Amino acid sequence: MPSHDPTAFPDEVHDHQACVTQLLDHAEQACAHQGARLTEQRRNVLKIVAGSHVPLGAYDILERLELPSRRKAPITVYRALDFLIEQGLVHRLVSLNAFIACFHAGLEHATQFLICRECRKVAELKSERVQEVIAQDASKAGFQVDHQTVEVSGICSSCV
Amino acid sequence: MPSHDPTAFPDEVHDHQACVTQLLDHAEQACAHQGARLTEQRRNVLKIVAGSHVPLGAYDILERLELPSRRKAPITVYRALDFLIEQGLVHRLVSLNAFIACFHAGLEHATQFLICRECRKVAELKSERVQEVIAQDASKAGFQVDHQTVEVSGICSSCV
DNA sequence: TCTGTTCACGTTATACTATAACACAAGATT
DNA sequence: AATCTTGTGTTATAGTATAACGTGAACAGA
Repeated sequence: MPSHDPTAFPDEVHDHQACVTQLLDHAEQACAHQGARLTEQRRNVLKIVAGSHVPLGAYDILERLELPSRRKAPITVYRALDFLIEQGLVHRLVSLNAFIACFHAGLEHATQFLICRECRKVAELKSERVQEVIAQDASKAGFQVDHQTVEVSGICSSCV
Repeated sequence: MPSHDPTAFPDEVHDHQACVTQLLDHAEQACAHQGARLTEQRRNVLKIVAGSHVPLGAYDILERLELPSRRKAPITVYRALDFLIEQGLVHRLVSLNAFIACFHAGLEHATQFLICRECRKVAELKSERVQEVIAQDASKAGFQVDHQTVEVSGICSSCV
């Protein structure tokens, strides 16, 4: 997995292509291990999402998916995204209607997203403490937590 | 403000009409106090949103806004919602693309939403602890929090 | 009171996000 | 090979949200 600290925002300069390659390799293995088929199309979508430092909308992905000719239908992208999300390789940001690759796939983790309003980059804050406190306080209200959506906007250290 | 415990899910039986009336009264005063104009249209949208125990989409609100004749344009609803959200009278749930009235408007509060996947009702968990833990852990990652979106789905005490 | 400005709303059009339904082909299973 | 499941293409449509422009009402200051 990538060499930069995964909880922090990526360095201005780092070999992102290497990150992408690593991620793709990991995805390949993880899918093989799970008996899931990482097809050409799915791989391409993952590559596009992983290649971007900022979350991409489905139609952004669609645009990058091919030469200006031969435009595919949006559902193609959504289908690939569904698969990738199921495999834990991509996350959906509901507050942005956008998608971002997960650079810590495989490690089961609580996830909260930190979204910089300046540079638009997103980091994953994998705080078990946040997850637990939410579950605890919800529980006090008699609520059993199934899934947490935590998306925090603000300003990252590079943009202060 | 309403008589039921605001952090819990509403009772099966409670005089919701009274809640709505109280909310409307409060809104009236709060807007007057702020020099904000709670027009007929905005009041109607608020009444509709407040009258529902489950979050409503903008187009749901639009449908209820008037007699089957004379359909207004969606932007009418969105404009009213923008105003109401700005006044803290309504919240938007990004994970549902839907809107819900705030029954504790006026009290400045951290808000996390508990969304029951069974009955679809939503409660506000006003946990300062959650807010603080998120801010703290984000801060450790060098991130200054501006706004938190916390939407938790699961099952409420009535639906267990 | 007049006048200029801001604000709320109507109207039309359009952008953006996501899924349904059905056909066919590729791969896996027997 | 026959069958079954899964992935993809294709077309159409549903669902969510905003842009742009015009009009009239409300308000502020001269």
